[in-house]
Amino acid sequence: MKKQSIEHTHLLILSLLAGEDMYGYQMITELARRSQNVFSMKEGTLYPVLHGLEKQGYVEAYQQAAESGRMRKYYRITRSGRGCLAEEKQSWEVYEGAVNAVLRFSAGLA
Amino acid sequence: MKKQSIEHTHLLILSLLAGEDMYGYQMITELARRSQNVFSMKEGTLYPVLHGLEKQGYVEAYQQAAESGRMRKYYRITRSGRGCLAEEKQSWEVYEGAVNAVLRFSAGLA
DNA sequence: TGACATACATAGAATATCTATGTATACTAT
DNA sequence: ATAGTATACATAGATATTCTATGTATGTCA
Repeated sequence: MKKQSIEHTHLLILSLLAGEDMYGYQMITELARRSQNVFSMKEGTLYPVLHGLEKQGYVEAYQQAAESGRMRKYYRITRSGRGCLAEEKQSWEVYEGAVNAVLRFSAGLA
Repeated sequence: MKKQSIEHTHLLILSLLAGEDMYGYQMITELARRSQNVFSMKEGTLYPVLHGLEKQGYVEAYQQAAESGRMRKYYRITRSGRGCLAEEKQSWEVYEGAVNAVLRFSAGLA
């Protein structure tokens, strides 16, 4: 009925990369795991965003072979990416606080 | 740079109306006030959403004159609107928890 | 009476995310 | 060996959401 959207995609991706370098597919599975399946980001969302982050200099890509021999494209967060993450985190907290303030207000009246 | 979007518009509007009947313009100012200016919903966002909520039967509109004599269009939340609000609230909590879980995870590693 | 805030409304642009699709590799079970 | 499935990256086009811009009209105050 209503889509469960991820509008803070940048925040989530940068947050994942702040912990360790990851490749695209891994980000999708990790995000699902860490959110207990609340988030199921699609490839069609992730890859364009990832390329955008790279163009902005927030992440850097490098190729590396898995043990299987298969090539994977890993992403690493940059210094400026960490700055962006800090900002996004802050703005998430502001947003979260604002929603909860509105909810509490009505609850208080009910 | 990046828009501070309100994607949980339904939740916020229904939440306002759960406290008291309101007219459109009032919702905008109240939302700003209660969120300490984090939210500044635009008319172009509000009115279409309001009409949609009405069509879905979640709110009902009625005309009423202000003391000034001016006509205003008030909205009242319906029974099914309260049901919708409860669902939206729940899904906001799930979403909020999931974002924070992802953030905490990375913070724990840093 | 002119400026400004209030009040409702819609069209069109911009943005974000999803669906669908394509390609290719590695693993697993028959 | 080979068919099916999971992995892995990618893009085009559709859909959804919100904003910008604009229009109309009323009430208030200097």
